[in-house]
Amino acid sequence: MRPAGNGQRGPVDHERREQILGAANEHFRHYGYKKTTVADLAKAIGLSTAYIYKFFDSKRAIGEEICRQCHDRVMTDIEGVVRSGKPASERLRLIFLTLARDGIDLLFNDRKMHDIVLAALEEGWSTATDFDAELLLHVRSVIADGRETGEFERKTPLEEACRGVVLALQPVRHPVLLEFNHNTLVEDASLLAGLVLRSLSA
Amino acid sequence: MRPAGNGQRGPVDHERREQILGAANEHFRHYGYKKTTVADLAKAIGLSTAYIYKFFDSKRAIGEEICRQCHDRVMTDIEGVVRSGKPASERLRLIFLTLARDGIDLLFNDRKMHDIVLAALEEGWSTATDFDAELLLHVRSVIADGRETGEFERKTPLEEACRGVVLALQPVRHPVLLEFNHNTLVEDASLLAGLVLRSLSA
DNA sequence: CAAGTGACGTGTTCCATATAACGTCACTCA
DNA sequence: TGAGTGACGTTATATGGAACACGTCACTTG
Repeated sequence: MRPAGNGQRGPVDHERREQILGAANEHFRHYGYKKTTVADLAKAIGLSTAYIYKFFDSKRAIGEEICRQCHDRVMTDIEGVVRSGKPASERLRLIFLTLARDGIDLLFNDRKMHDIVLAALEEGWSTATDFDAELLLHVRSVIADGRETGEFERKTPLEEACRGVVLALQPVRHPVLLEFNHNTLVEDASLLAGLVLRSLSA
Repeated sequence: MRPAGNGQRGPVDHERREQILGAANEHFRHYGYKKTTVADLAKAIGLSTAYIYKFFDSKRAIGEEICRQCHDRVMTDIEGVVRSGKPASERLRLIFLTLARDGIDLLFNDRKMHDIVLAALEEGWSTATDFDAELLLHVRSVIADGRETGEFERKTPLEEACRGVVLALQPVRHPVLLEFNHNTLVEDASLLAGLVLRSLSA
């Protein structure tokens, strides 16, 4: 079966994995997820198609990994905001703006990458729900902070407030809506942030 | 050219138009917009394809009319809420819930009709933006009422508040998001309404 | 002249089939 | 023995030609 039991499929040889992911990153970025074949990736690193499957269960598994990297990049930005030490309201506003900007960035500067995010949504990859969960965590921590410092009101149940905020983020986040709204997206993000902050303020 | 100058294409004979629209309504509902042909409509009323074009410029024009009727039905519900004489906050909450429910209704009870709404969005029919504009009007009137009665705060510029609320409505309104979220839609609408009301409250 | 149509050019959509991609397995060979 | 592959069955996608839909126009008929 699988050459080794190190959690991932594949041998201890962690390097090959990275090689494959590197090739995937380039190819997905240039040609999009659907249009690059596993054979393309194999050729890029000078090995056979079959060998790829020693390291990944499927093309989709490669896609998920790359998708996760995409999400991680955005999430890193969000974490930077969360940890910035600014007032909670400011951090929350920045979360809105950051998501909007990163969304636009992904959509325009990396248009081909964008289609992997869509695939993830359409085919229900776990990366999408993972991202949601992580985002909710960050939002909750900022709101909780704000409540502790007295910046935010404390009457509304915390969970309810958090879920509301995450919902309100949707128009700024969802790739499909981005396509329709990108021209006013940052403005929209700012408006929504204003509304959300008013709803939270003590 | 056109047989008469009564604003619409077509003769004074207003009846034929209604006949065509009636057939369109049925066919679009049963088979969807894309799958019904102009010939189908013609056959349904026992006339020739060519004759349809005496009354409508195009198939799309028929679609837009039907789409407008769909939107009108929803808008009537909204108007009912707006005129209900209830407190502004209650009316605003009901707007959220009504849109959610009507959206679900259109999506599930009238699945085939739903595809005309999508076509409208994708192809940029005016009906979609008309609906948005009208919705904004209603939201503004409710918010203005609430400000007059002292229910809502008055610091935030009215336009900003309105646009924020309409944006926050998006997750409940947009057909594409409905597909993803329908299972929790009414709940989501309620959460968002709560958030919005907190943001507006005096 | 007003109501209504057949036939046609042009652009789409289907559909069958050829081609290619996915993923597996038994295998090689240093 | 473990890095690496060729060949293959199955599923998905590309392709191109036939059928069909849209919309126009000259035309018939009462």
